[in-house]
Amino acid sequence: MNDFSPLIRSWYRLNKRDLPWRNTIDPYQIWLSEIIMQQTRVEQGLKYYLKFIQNYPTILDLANANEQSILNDWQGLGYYSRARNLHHSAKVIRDEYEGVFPKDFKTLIKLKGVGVYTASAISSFANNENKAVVDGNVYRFLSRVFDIDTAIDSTEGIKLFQELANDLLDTKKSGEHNQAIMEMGALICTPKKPSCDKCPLQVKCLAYSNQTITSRPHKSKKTKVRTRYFHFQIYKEDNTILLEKREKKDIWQNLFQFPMIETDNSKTPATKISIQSRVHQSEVIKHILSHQKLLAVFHYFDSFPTIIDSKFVKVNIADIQNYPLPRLIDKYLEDSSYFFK
DNA sequence: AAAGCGGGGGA
DNA sequence: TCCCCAGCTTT
Repeated sequence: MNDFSPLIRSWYRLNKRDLPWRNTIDPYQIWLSEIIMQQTRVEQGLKYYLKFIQNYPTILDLANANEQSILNDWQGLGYYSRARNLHHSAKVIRDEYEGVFPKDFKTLIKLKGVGVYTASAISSFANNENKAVVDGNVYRFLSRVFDIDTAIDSTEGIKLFQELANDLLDTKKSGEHNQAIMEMGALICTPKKPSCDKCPLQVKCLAYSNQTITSRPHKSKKTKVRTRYFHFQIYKEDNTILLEKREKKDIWQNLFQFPMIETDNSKTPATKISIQSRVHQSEVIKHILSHQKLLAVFHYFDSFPTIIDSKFVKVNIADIQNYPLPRLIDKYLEDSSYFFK
C-alpha cells in the first residue's frame, strides 16, 4: 500500500499527544521512556518517567546509583527486571562505552532489557534509522488493516508482522512513521470499540469491510493463573520491624517484604508460625498478578523471634520508605492503621 | 516454542 | 471476569 505511511503521518501530525520523550532526540531519555513503557500504559508510566528524569538526569547518575534506590523509584510499576536491567545497562555504558549512550540498532540490541522493538524505537527516534517498530499497537493495527488471521504470538506471526511493518516503513521518515503507526493503535485502532470513523485508513481497512475487527488481532496462547498462599509475619518491637529481601528467581526479585512462609493453602501453618506469641491475624488479602492469584495473611507479633534469619534486616518504621516493596505490601501498609498508632 | 514476569484500567 | 498495555529473558 503506497500511501500507508503518508496517510498515518499526516494524521499523526494533527492528532499526536504531547509526550515529553517526543521532544528530545537524546537516546538516554528515549531509552528511559521505552523501558518504562514496556507493557505499560502511557498514563501509568508518565509519572515514573518524570521521576526518573528528575532523579537520574544523565546515564552516569543512573549508573552510579545503587540498585535499591532505583527499585525504590520503580516501586509500583511492576516487571521489576526492567529496573534491574536498566541499572545493569547503565553501568555497561559507563564502563564500556565511556558514558556515551549508543543510538544505533546494532549496539542497542546488545543491551540487557533492549529487544528488537526497543532497539528499533530508539534508533529510529534518535537516529532516524530505518527500523520498523512492532509493538502491541502495531500488531493490532496491521492485523486489522490487512485482515490477517495469523496468531500474533506465534513464531510465524512475529516474522510475518515484522516483515509487513518493514515493507510499510517510509525510509526517509522512519521516526515519524514509527510514532504514527503506534499512535494510530493507541488512539484510533483501540482494542475495544475502535474509532473507525476517524481512521484515515477506514476505506482501505480489510477487517472493517470484512467485519472482522473484533476478532483481530488473533492470539493463540491464553495465560493460566496459579494460586499461591503467602503468610507474612509482622514482627515489631518499639519502632523497629523485620524485613527480608526476596533474592530468588521469582516474582518481586530484590524487593523487600515481611518475613514470609508460603504454603499450599490459606490455613495458618501452625508448625512454622508460633500461634502462642501471635497477637493478631489479618483477613485473607487477595492480590492479582497476570499469572498468579496471591492470597495473603498478615500475622502480628509484638516481639522478635528467638532465631533471627541472617537475611532479615531490622528497619526503623520511619525508614520503610527507603525499601522497595511489592504493591501488595505497600497497599497493606496504606490500608492498615497499625504502623501509625 | 513456551513460560515467567506486575500492576492498573476499561468493558 | 477477561483482556491488554511503547516486551524481554529464561527455560
